[in-house]
Amino acid sequence: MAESDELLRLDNQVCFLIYAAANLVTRRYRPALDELGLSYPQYLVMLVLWEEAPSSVGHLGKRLFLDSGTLTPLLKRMERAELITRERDPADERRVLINLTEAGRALRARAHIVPETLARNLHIDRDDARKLRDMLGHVVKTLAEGAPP
Amino acid sequence: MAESDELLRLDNQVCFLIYAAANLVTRRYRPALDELGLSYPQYLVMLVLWEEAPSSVGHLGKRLFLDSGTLTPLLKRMERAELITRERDPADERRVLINLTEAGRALRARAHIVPETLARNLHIDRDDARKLRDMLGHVVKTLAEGAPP
DNA sequence: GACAATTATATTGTGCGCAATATAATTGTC
DNA sequence: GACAATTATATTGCGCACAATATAATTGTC
Repeated sequence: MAESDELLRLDNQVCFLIYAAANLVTRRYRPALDELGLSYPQYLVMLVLWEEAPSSVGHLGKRLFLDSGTLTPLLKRMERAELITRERDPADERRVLINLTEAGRALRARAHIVPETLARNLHIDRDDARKLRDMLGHVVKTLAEGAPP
Repeated sequence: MAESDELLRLDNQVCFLIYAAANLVTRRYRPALDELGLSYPQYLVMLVLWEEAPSSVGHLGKRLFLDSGTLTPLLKRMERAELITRERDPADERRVLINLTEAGRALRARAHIVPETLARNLHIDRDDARKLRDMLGHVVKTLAEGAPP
């Protein structure tokens, strides 16, 4: 019983730390992202698009674990900022393809400052960062795959 | 240059995994929390209050890494739900003391189902959970302490 | 004991995050 | 080729999260 109790406490602690870390990370990213005119979720969308453009809304959602309820208004704001374009896929009119504008592509050249400034703040060595990434990757995979019972 | 490009890859970013894990954890908690009539941040407030009531708004903010802009409306909703009370501290009228109602205290008896349902989903052994907790604790501490440059 | 500086909370406005629902296009089945 | 089921995105409504700002109480200093 002590064993299962400890596991429960651990889970609670881990989940709270994930929640707190997410808020704190977003706060830390803000100054650097402000200079690019991006929010943190918008920055994540740009990271996907710099790798894979065009992407459908659904593809962005799969990569970022977000649904259309979050992405649609976010993408419309990015469209108003002229970073991306949104157009229906002619081959499948249900889909909306997100593409980069010239300004959106150009932003990449200035984006390297973002991970750099944060890395300076995190004070974590490469080994620990890799371990943390792997453990979080496992947690994310588990949570994302697990079907709602 | 390859190194800077590497940093802009989504898959390499610990911060993205923290962000994704936080969203996924909140989603996982929701069904169990719905039965208690709580959101995840409200549940965190209750966890603090079950340990330390009354607590000032500022104390809750320090424990949860949130400010009054987030907490004030959240606490007002919890007050409307009759889980807590809010009253000015007579000894220092700037402070607002948050206390549990009878219903708020009683909710604790049903709250154990929350970490239990999540633990079944996380699939992580005790050693890894401890390691993850310690690494995240270090990240949170660093991010919370670091002064804005 | 005036009064400037500090501290604690509240307010405003913007942008997520998501459940629930709606709409339209496509696919599968007969 | 009708049409039910599925898929992709959009909409609505609510609750955070936070920067910027405001207000009121307290503390420190002279």
